[in-house]
Amino acid sequence: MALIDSTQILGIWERSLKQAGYRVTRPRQQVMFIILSSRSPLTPQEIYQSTLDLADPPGIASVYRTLDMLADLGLIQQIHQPGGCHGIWPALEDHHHYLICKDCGNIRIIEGSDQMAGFISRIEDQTGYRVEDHWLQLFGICEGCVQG
Amino acid sequence: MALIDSTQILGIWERSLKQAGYRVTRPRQQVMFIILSSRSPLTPQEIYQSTLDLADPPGIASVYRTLDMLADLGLIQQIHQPGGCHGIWPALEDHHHYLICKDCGNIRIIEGSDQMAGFISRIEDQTGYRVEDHWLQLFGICEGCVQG
DNA sequence: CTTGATAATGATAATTATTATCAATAAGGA
DNA sequence: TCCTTATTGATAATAATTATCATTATCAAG
Repeated sequence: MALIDSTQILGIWERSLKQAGYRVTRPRQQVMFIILSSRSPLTPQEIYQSTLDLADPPGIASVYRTLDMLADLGLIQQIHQPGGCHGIWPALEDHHHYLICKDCGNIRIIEGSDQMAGFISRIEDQTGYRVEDHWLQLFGICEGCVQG
Repeated sequence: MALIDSTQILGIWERSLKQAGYRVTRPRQQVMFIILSSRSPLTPQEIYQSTLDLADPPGIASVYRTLDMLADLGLIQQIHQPGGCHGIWPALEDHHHYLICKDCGNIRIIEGSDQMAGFISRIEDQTGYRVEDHWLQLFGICEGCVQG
């Protein structure tokens, strides 16, 4: 069960931008910082609201532009819940297995790629599909919220 | 791997409405028909556009109202893809295991609840979460699109 | 440490999607 | 068939996202 080291990942992200020919600007740093500091997925509007606490916050357009860029680079992805779209979350090492608390929105990363592999190849045989990606999300109540 | 019998489900849905105290109206029937006739998930706007082919189509507001109602009744759910929200799809027998073609948008229902059960209870033990719902989506290319 | 080309920004207009309002209509039980 | 009232359509209001463009700031080169 992984925990995110925001500072370290921020550095990785900035290097990714440069490598792709993007400039590392203040608005982009601010948006990336907000996303990496959050314990739960955020919508674009929530991200914009959070930046307002910072000194010299970016414009709303730059928030959207930064999110587009990060998505193009594969550094973020959208997290969903059955009821609708939920928010933006860092894309960590190709992980697509999440455990999401319905109450506080907290996300944990879960392992299980090994069990999934056999399952997927069996599905491919049965259906003729070529499976390229998969996504497992468990929704529940975290220990803290159960007690709370 | 299930195939949907639109006509039969339309009847089930209409009975569900009555049972919940909703009236079965022409606009509602039109929206339900569009959803059940589609081979792939549709956005509210796409559903509205489709109704325009029908005689005496509903207003856009009624499309949204009908979708809200169907969601409340648990008869539809949203299907997502990594890149963003994707569309509306009938909620079939508590199935949340889908195989989605990235190319043509076609959806197939896959089995696997049994394998999932053991996996989930192990996660619960490890994390202290109480898991209430889960969601497995595989994304790939269907046999037809692979050849085409 | 400047300089300069230009990528990126902020402010705002335009577009798109969704929700609210309310008088008119139609569903369905009596 | 009638009557009650849930539902509708038209449209206004709101919210979210995207486009425009003059100005600014990044960063490679000197």
